[in-house]
Amino acid sequence: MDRKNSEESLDERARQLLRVLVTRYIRDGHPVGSRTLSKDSGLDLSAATVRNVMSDLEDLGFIASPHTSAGRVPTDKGYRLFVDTLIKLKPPTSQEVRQLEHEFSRGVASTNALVASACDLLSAFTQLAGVVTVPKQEHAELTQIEFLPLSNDRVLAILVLSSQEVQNRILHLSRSFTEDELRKAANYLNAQFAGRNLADVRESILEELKQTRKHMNRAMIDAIQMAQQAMEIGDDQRPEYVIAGETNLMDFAELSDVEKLRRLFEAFNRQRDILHLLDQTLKAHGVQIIIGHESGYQILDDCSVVTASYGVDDEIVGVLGVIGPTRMAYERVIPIVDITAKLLGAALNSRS
Amino acid sequence: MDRKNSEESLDERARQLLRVLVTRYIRDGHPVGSRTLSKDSGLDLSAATVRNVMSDLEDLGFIASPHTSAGRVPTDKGYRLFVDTLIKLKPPTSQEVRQLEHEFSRGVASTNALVASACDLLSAFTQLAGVVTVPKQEHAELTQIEFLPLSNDRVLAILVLSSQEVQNRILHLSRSFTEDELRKAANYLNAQFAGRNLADVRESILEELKQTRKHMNRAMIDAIQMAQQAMEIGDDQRPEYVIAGETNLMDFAELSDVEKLRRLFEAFNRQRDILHLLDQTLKAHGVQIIIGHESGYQILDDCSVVTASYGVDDEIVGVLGVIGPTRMAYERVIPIVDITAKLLGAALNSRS
DNA sequence: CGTTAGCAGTCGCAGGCACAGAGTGCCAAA
DNA sequence: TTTGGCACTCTGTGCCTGCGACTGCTAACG
Repeated sequence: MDRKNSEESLDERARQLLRVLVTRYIRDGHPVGSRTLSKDSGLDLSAATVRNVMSDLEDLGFIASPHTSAGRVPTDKGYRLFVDTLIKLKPPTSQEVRQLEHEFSRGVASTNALVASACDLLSAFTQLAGVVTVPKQEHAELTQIEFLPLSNDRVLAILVLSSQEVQNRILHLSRSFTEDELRKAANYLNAQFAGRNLADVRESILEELKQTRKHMNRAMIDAIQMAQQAMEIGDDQRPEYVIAGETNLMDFAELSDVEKLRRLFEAFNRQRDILHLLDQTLKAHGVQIIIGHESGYQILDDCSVVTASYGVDDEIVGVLGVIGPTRMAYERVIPIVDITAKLLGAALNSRS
Repeated sequence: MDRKNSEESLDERARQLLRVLVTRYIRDGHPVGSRTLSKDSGLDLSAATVRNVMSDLEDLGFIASPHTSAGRVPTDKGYRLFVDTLIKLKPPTSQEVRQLEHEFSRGVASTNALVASACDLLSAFTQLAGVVTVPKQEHAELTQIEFLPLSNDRVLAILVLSSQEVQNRILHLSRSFTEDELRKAANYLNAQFAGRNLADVRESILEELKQTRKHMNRAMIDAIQMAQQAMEIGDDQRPEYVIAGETNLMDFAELSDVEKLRRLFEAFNRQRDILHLLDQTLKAHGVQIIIGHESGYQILDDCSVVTASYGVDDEIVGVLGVIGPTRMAYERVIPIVDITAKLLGAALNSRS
């Protein structure tokens, strides 16, 4: 009695049975019963014995029965144990790997294009919804900054980043500047900041703004003030992640309830919750898995999220992954997410 | 016999009954029978008489019965007659109008922001899916063009448009240019083209490219060639329309079939079909209605699309509207689409 | 003591049936 | 031409039943 029931550690036999149960349930979606398990486990046990073990597993909260006369299904806790210690990953076939690599290998593309295609690939290969956060530019280097006079007090600021990215923003200034003044300001800023990353630049600018009055001339002050305005560039309005293949989720029985589906899709559009969730996995290296209620969001109760962070030069800049029903083919999905993250990182890297 | 059955023209009584039938069916979604109609028509006819008229209407294809012992529902043809000649529009309350105007009145916003907010409003006010095509820039004026040297043969081209819009693109040139050369090219192009609309500019450039060799110097040719590359700016990758409130469609019984829903959402993502449909309504002034199969797209068989074009300065630049089930509240939706189009046009106008 | 066979009991699900409700079509009378 | 009446059709619902798939328990077995 004190040997295994009260211990969290299961003996090998129980683990094997749980493994088979989860695998089978993932494969065909029906609750699985003791007879099936007895035949399929490879353990040569009678159904009755299996029943005893299943009863233990149920007591420990790894499996549950939807109703008296159905088989058992894994609980979130069961899935957790499964993905942590029982799963046997199925690496993608070399055929698939080639295909993935091919998609990433066609020439230098814009960041957005790369992100979008990673997202499409995730959804296509897993038949789930793919999500990719668009890279934070904080770590991109500022290659060049320029100002263009528009009219009166309006000036167009242009930031060229190392990541093939160009951002522009219209500044409203306190007075009008000549073309020459603007060019000087740009030159000054380029000399100061070109080649440093955005977070750095932002910080330096704030710094300089403080001690500004002392040792700087009028032109420098103007330049710094322009730069300060330009740096606030609207990361706000552009989407923070892209999502693809949401429609794949409509096929799953556990989500066929239209009301549930609706709330899920609304969450996708709202962005906020999903983003918050993705951000939580940002720090960690390797593949992260969030199962059912672990997310803390009720909408995702029947869903799992598999993510991996990606980056350039050891610097994590974003996270990608898939969202699908808790009953998903983890052993296939995990390697795909993993490799996609690596390929996206490499693709981004190869251009800077 | 030859008086009305064979004629397409219905007498006033039949028209009234059809009007009431459609209205009621739209309101509560049940097939409506002769008894109900007899009581609700305001015509003081017996159910039996109504039955005769309904039989005629069915023969003419305006209504149909789902099965023997259900009431009748409007066919697409019935809806068509309804919206064309029977409908009594319900203009939005002044409260609603104020609210709409308010949303559009807060300061100068970017084109994209205006389009997005129009889309949100459409979906919020109608409880359907709102769509807005992003304005074609063909008719926007080119305010300014500039070139920025990046590295070697790469040059950043910047187009400032009258519509508060800035586009940029990286050009790959055959040789490297000095800053001074680039400035001269920009000056030349600005002198030539600033203030003219994009379509115009594009045409002129092609023109000049043809007769180039004769009377132009080297610098001019370079400038024109750069401009030509810059003008191909990627309208391709940005979305051609925005859509909001798709999730509203999930509530409708006629679309509750998940498979149908899925195909509809996929069409939204694919953009192509929907865009093609919207483009067809672009030329026409006023509100356009496409009912069920009229669209020609099977996915939209149970849907209607209500659109109106919007523009600046009498020039149509886009179209907006809603997509919803054929059984939608046309009398409310039509005025809302109409007024939203006008407000969006006005908002775009007020900034140029 | 763990394992096994057997058995009773529970529950969901599909099929069959009858019934009520709604609506039509037709006919004969006003 | 309109109307009331009547027979008929069809669907949706509730109810019952039998079947199948499990489980849990108990007693026997090695």
